[in-house]
Amino acid sequence: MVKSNRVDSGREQELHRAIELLFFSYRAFTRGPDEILEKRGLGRVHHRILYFVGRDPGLSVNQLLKVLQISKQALNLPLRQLLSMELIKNDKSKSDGRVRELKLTAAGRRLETRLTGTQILQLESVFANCGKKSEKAWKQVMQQLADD
Amino acid sequence: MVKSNRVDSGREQELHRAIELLFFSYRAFTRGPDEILEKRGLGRVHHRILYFVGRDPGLSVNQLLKVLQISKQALNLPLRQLLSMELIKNDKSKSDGRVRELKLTAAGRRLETRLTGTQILQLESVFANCGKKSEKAWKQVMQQLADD
DNA sequence: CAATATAAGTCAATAATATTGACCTTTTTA
DNA sequence: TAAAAAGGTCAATATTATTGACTTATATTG
Repeated sequence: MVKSNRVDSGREQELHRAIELLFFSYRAFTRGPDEILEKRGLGRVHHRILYFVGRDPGLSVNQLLKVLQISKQALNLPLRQLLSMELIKNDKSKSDGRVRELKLTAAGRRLETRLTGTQILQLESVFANCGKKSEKAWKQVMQQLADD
Repeated sequence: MVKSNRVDSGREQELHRAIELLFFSYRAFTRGPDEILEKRGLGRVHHRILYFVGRDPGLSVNQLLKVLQISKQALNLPLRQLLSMELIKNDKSKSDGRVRELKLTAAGRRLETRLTGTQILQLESVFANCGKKSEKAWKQVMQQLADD
């Protein structure tokens, strides 16, 4: 048996390193928001709702479900909490009365900005260090990964 | 108020895109293993245990806890399950009788290879498409993110 | 118009998971 | 020998997710 046949070849090692980078960087990336959320008794789902509603104001509950890929029942509680905390509002759509248009309230926008802000800072810092070219390459890789 | 003062400047947009890339790519990256695990009634924690034990055979329970950053009680059940399914063994260390050395069994190695294999394939494909330089840049960015 | 479909919201039962805190045994080290 | 460390477990509680059923309001279609 030769080197190239070993259990963990050089290339395997590099790919394992990539797997671990994804694991550890994702954890580091969610830590900031998680800590802020915890103080308010909220979780990661709440952040995701706030984030996507903030990015796409007026989106419907169904659209949100598709983005988050969770069940209606799994969305129900956290969404109701955000509504009752008045971080989100859900007004009837004028063009289709069945649809609710989800939007951030002023307080919701403030919280969302604070949560996502920690991630923006992380990315700004890393990209500033690595340069535009690396940023672009990183995005290409991530886009392909996301496309599956 | 000028362009550069708008709510979502060009740079903000680029950073938001990066945030979403992380979210969607991480989800795509865990989907493969998750599907295989589900059929056996296992979850992501089981994969993480199998992965890190596979990468570092003989590591102790405490070391595993540090890597995973979960509580002893949160590890207890999934680890016991893996032991009773004989996917992992925990033999007494010869140098320190208090310590258990965690290792994969043959069956454990087979499952771990299958789980992680889907991720290896994803990464191989993406890196092959993007080229060595992009791979290196991606790793630099991820390493800095992970370092926090 | 009547039948059907869609969007949203809710409830109940169940299951899975995590968390806190206490407690125990074995083994090592001071 | 006393204290500390590693591992393991239990119970109580809380949170979260999942399945499935059901309701209301509105829109669409035959």
